[in-house]
Amino acid sequence: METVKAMGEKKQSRRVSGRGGGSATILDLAEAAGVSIASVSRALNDSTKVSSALRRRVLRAADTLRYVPNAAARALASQSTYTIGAVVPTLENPSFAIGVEALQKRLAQNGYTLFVASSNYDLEQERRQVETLVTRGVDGIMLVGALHDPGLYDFLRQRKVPFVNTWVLSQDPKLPTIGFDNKKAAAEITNFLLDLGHKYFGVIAGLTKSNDRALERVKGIRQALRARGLVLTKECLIKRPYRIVDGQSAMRVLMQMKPRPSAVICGNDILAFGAMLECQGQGISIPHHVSVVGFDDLDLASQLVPPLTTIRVPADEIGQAAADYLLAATAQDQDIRLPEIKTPLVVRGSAAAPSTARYMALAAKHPPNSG
Amino acid sequence: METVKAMGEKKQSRRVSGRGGGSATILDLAEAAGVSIASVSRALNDSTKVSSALRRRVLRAADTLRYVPNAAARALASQSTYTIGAVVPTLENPSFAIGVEALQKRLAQNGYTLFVASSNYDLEQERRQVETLVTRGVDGIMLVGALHDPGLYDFLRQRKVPFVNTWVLSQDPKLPTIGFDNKKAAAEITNFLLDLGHKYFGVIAGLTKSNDRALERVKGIRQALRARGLVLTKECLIKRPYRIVDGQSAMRVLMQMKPRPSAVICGNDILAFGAMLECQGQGISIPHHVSVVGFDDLDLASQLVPPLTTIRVPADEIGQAAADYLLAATAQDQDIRLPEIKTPLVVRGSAAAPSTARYMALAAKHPPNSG
DNA sequence: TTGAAAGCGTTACCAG
DNA sequence: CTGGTAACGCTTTCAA
Repeated sequence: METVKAMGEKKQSRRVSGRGGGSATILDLAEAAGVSIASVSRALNDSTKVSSALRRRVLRAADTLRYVPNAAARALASQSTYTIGAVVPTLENPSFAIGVEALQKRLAQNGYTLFVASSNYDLEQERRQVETLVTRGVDGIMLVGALHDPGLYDFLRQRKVPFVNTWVLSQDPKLPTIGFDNKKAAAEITNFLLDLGHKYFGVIAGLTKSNDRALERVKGIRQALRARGLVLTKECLIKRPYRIVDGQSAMRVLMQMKPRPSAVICGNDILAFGAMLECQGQGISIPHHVSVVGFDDLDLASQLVPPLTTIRVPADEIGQAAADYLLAATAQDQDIRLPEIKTPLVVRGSAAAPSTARYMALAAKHPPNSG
Repeated sequence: METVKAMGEKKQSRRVSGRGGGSATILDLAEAAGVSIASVSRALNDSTKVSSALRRRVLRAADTLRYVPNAAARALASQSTYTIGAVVPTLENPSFAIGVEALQKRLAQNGYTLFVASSNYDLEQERRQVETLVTRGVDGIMLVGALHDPGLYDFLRQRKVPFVNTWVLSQDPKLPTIGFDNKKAAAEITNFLLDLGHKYFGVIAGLTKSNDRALERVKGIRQALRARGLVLTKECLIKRPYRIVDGQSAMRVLMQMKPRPSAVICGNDILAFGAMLECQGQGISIPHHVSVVGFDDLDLASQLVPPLTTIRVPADEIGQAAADYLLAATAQDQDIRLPEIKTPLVVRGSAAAPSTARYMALAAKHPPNSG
């Protein structure tokens, strides 16, 4: 008896000092509304199974006391944080920025808050960020690509944290992915150039280390060429970071080759933009002298002169679908749909059939190939 | 005695079922290492004031049990979450994406995790996002601009949550800001054009509703013009969303005016890019027929043809400085430095003196003004 | 429909 | 340097 009473007093003393530095808690509301904290909790959440009179009182109290719930406490008690984490290579790539933006928007609509971290295209940093997010108790994680640190998948599975790979399509059906087949899309745009009659190709790819999207795109190009009996030689494949200037310098190299490629395939629109600028600077006309194509369809692409032929990657759709997937996974939803993300070829003015005269001359000297 | 024993048993029984779905806790480590949970906590945090032998044991246990701390519990007990929140208008604007990227990077280096939310340039959404972040218990918040919902400042101050406004410089010295004087910078680039001899101006501004950066820029332009006796008329000031196509359409309108502006000032590089494209499409030569300048100095700017004269806004510096400020504020640091963010005028080829012949002709017909 | 009370996993204070 | 234990603010049975 003694003990019980002591406990009671202690609680009260805590409350007295409560308003010192902190803010109103559920306990304050309970007192103000003259109900138990259990009821307050219920009134604040399941507005059902609580008399509307009680709910009204509690809500009024919450309003006057300027009550702000404490997510940490809620998380601790309910074992669910209502947060999602996203780890992208970098937000400086507009595609990922747009994807994250869409993800956030959708999550916010559902009461979830988003943690964002970037990996700088480094698998170990990515794994560390994921560990941090798991420590934070996120209910789900969005990743980019399917190539991760060896320990990552185990870690996530062991901790039972739902996740989804994006910007790729999984070979392994057990891995949930929201994305598209980079290899296939790259092959498609390559075939488009092939069908136009091109036989001499140059490729400006993104860095393929730790980047399966870039790697798959190169594979797709190589495969499409091979199917037509062409080989992508080392000299014709230039890998560069995601920057305009790198597209320029790579194009410079390509345009000095003999024979000079009649078509240049870029791993993304930024590199393509650089490539186009280089041509403009050198007085090389696109698509008359050389065709250039990109990948992503950034806003920029349709505005360039000539407008860029590219593959459209709907980053916003990906982010949104990732949100939907993660939300469903968190809700223990059974059969979750993984929507198909379409990446259509967008034909614009930067690519055309090679000039016949030039090809005749070339063919006389060099066997048609890609390098 | 009885009671104590019962408690002990209860704890054990909990542990037995512990490994069912959840994960190792501090309690598991304590048992595995044969020490108290208090010591485990200390070993995990202040590596000092714990014998190295004990620390080693705990760390080994943590490793074998694959222990992952629970941030919610830590936050609840320590009253500090080690999280920071950022609310930006949208990540689709590369400036903000870059700023957030830098912020995140710096925070991660210091063990902080970042929540990101966007306001869509809407003050009420911004306030709601801030409320959510405060619910999450963030230790600090980065905001963009100094114009916020009326209740926002009160709310933040009352809850004692450190925050910092960015991309602006505060009129009010009590508001911490990491940024620059938009008005002054806009005036500077306007003066540059004025000094070149321009007398007929067109302005393509960003939307100024709920956007003090855009508004200040317009004010700066207007003020600089007025100082030279020129007036910015309604017709010469076109406000548009942040999109290339809007820059184009605005430029179209401007180029049909009589007299036609010899200089067009854009509120940001994206609009400037659109404006330049429109000229290119119409065969209007930049800077020969018209000068165009922007604001932000995106990567793009220096690569355009001609390269864009603009104001450099170092978004990465801003993000980084915001992180430093917030970290210091969280640490109750007293005199925190708010670094000066320099926004130099970057002179490139898109602006030049107006062609003399044209001005003579114009001056004969119209009084020099800006509309 | 409501209240009491047992946690949720850590931290931090207080003894020893 | 180490251990015991009371919070931290909320959710969630379990009874009433």
